[in-house]
Order: sequence, then structure tokens, then C-alpha cells
Amino acid sequence: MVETQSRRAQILASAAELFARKGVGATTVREIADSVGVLSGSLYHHFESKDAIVDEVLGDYLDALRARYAEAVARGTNAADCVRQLVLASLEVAEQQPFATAIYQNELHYLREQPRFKQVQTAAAAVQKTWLAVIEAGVANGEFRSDIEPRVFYRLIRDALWLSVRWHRPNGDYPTTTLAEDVTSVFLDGYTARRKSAARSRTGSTPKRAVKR
Amino acid sequence: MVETQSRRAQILASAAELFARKGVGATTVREIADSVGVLSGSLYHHFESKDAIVDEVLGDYLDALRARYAEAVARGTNAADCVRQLVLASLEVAEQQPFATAIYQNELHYLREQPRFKQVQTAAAAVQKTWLAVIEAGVANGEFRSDIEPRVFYRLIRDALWLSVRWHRPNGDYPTTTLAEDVTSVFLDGYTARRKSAARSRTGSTPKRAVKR
DNA sequence: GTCTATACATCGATAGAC
DNA sequence: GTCTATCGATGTATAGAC
Repeated sequence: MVETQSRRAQILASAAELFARKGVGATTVREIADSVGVLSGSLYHHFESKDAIVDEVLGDYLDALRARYAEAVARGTNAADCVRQLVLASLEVAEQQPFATAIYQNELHYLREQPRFKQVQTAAAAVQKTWLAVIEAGVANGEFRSDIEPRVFYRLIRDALWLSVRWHRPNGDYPTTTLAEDVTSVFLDGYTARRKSAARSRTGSTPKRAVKR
Repeated sequence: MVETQSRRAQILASAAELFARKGVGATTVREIADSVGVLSGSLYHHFESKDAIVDEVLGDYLDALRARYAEAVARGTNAADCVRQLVLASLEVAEQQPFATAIYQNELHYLREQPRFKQVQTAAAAVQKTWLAVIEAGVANGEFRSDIEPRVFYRLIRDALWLSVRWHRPNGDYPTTTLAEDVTSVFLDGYTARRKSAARSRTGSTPKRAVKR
């Protein structure tokens, strides 16, 4: 179960972890090679360059994210539900690819400066467009507030969501689905306690956990 | 007005900008030197090492943040108001020192691995403690919800707040005070429209605006 | 306080043996 | 497919002239 991965996949996985922790610019090809147990020269049998590794890590991640987003908006029944689905989709992809998620959010600004990573730019634009369309539709139909700009709300929820890969380690006690509920609930309902809001209480929302906390 | 800064201050300011944009590890001393118009060797007359520059940039920032946080909690009249004050304090310090803020949030995890930056660790712990104390007090007295862990709420608002330095450029149209109100309002009240909440509506769209919830 | 000049380590990447 | 060996560029940092 430990040697079923191709060397190529091993390199991608190890490199992603290093890029996420230290940053792309501060990670050396020798470190990547060490982490998979080969010498640095051997990496170039599998990849053209260090940038090519970055490209592939982010490309795989963005493909997964876009595919999952398409499902999410298709499933949503209204704006609030679409937000719920997008939150869950983001966190599920982040759970599957935590390191790529971290790289994406840590280095997006820097990568955008380099024409090499144009693919990343266009994918990031598509992600933003998906969110904004949902939020603006919710404002237009009265589901969401109109006194806060959709763009501001998008950026707040996006950053809170993406950064959760830095601290959230999915496990039985606090699974991704529960985090998704908490994020959705805070951003849509707020953290202020409101009396008599039984409709928001968390009874049958998910299969997991009965009362807890 | 352009030469009133000491060379030392120039170096700190330029280095902070580079560290924020490219990452500490990917920024070279030659780039820092170029950006202030000297040769790289000359930097070492002012600083012991590249790490010493990082230390000082972050130290100045964390000192300002802690001082401002002490005022904020002292001013708050209840938990919700303390959150409001902490949000405003964070954004004001971020406005004064946007690059240091970006470095802090971009590289905190990596810097924590190095004993060199122990100062940063302890300051980060103090920041978290301030927030958690406020949030837990609010849960205890019923102001805040008890079905979402204080730690989770803290991390969500912290990340949304800190990351705003990546996109928010304070100006007359959208000043820091307004962003602070928006952040506070989303996190405490939520984004879902609620009927009959005239108290929350934003009549005077831009500067000041009277009602203020 | 800045320069010239350079030491010495490490970087990404390549060539060719095995 | 991995190794040995190494190139040329670039990294941090230092020493001493000016």
C-alpha cells in the first residue's frame, strides 16, 4: 500500500507538501529529491523543471476544484443553498488536496506575476466568477443583504474557507461536513445568539453527531 | 519629504514590501539592496543578517498590534463590542503596516518552525489569547452562540481579517472603518437578509454614516 | 556609510555512465 | 530510472579601501 504510487506521483505529493510548508521559492529541488529518496538529478527524468512540478500540482488541484464547483452550483436550490454547496465543495477538495490548496492560497499573488503560470490566473478568475454569480443572485432575489458588497462578502468567506487548511485536520471529532456547516452558519446567520431560532438549530442536518458542543 | 527616512528605515520598509510580495525565503539581500539603491554588502553595516531584518519588521508590527489590542479590549463595553474593537484595531494596524501584516500571516507557520523567531511565537499566542477570552466571555454570557466552538469562530474571523491586506486598499470610497463595520456585521449578524431590520440598513453609504447599528 | 572585491555555499539544471 | 559529477548562476556574508 506504500509502493503503489508511481515515482512521478510520489514526487508531486512530496513537492506539494514542501511547497505548502516553506513556499515554492524557498523549496529546493534537492529537498524534493531527498524527500522521495533519490538524488536531485533524477527529478529531471520525470519533470522538465521545478516550475513544471508547481504547474502540475496546481493544475491537478484547479481541475478538481472546477469540476466540483460545477456540481455544487447545479445542485443548489437557491442562493443560500448554493453557498452551502460551494463551501462544502471547497472544503472537500481541500481535504483531498490540502497541500495544493495551501500553495494556491499562499502564492496566488506571486504566481500571477509570472506569465509562466497563466493557467492559474484563468482558473482563479473562474472560481471567483462562480462565487460572485451565486452571491449576486442572492442579493438580487432578496435572500442576501444589499448593504454589503457581494465582492466583500466573497473575499471574506473565501479567505476564511481557504485558510482553514492551515488548522483543520479532518477527523471523526470534527469532520469536514461539520466544518462546512459551521462556516455556512456563521457567514449566513452570524455568531450573535438569537432567541427562538429553532429553524437554525442543528437537528437533522447531517448524519453525524447528535448534540455535541 | 522623500529623504527624511533614515537608511535603516528605508531598508526595513523596502524589505518588508519584498518579503510580503515574494516571501521571505525567495527574497534575496541583493534585491533588498537594489530597492534602496545600495549594494548588498552595505546592508550589513545596518543589519547583522537577513533574518535580523525579518525579526525587526515583525517585531515592530507585533508591538503595535499588542498595544492597540490592549486599548481595544479596555474600550469594549461587552463581548460584541470587544469584537468590534478588535476588528477595527486589527485593520488599523494592517493599514499602517500592510506589508508586515502580510508577512505575518503568510509565513507564521514557517517562521514558527525556526527557534530564531521565538518572539513571533509568543506574540502570536498573546493575540490568540486576547481574541479567545473575548469570544468565550460572549458565549458564557449568552451574547454569542454556544453551538460553534469559540476556537472555530476565532480562526474564521482571524483569517478573513488578516487576509484583507491582500485586497483592501484603504481610500475614501471604502475606508478602513467601513470595512471594519462590514466584517463585524457579517460575522456577528450574518449575510442572510432579515426582514424588518431597519436598524442595520446603511443609509449614508460612504464616510461616517449615521446609523451604525 | 558605501564601495570593491571576493569567499564559500547552494541553487537549478545537464551529461553521460550504469 | 537512478546514479556520479559537474557547470554556471546566484545565494549570504565578509574584509578592507575610500
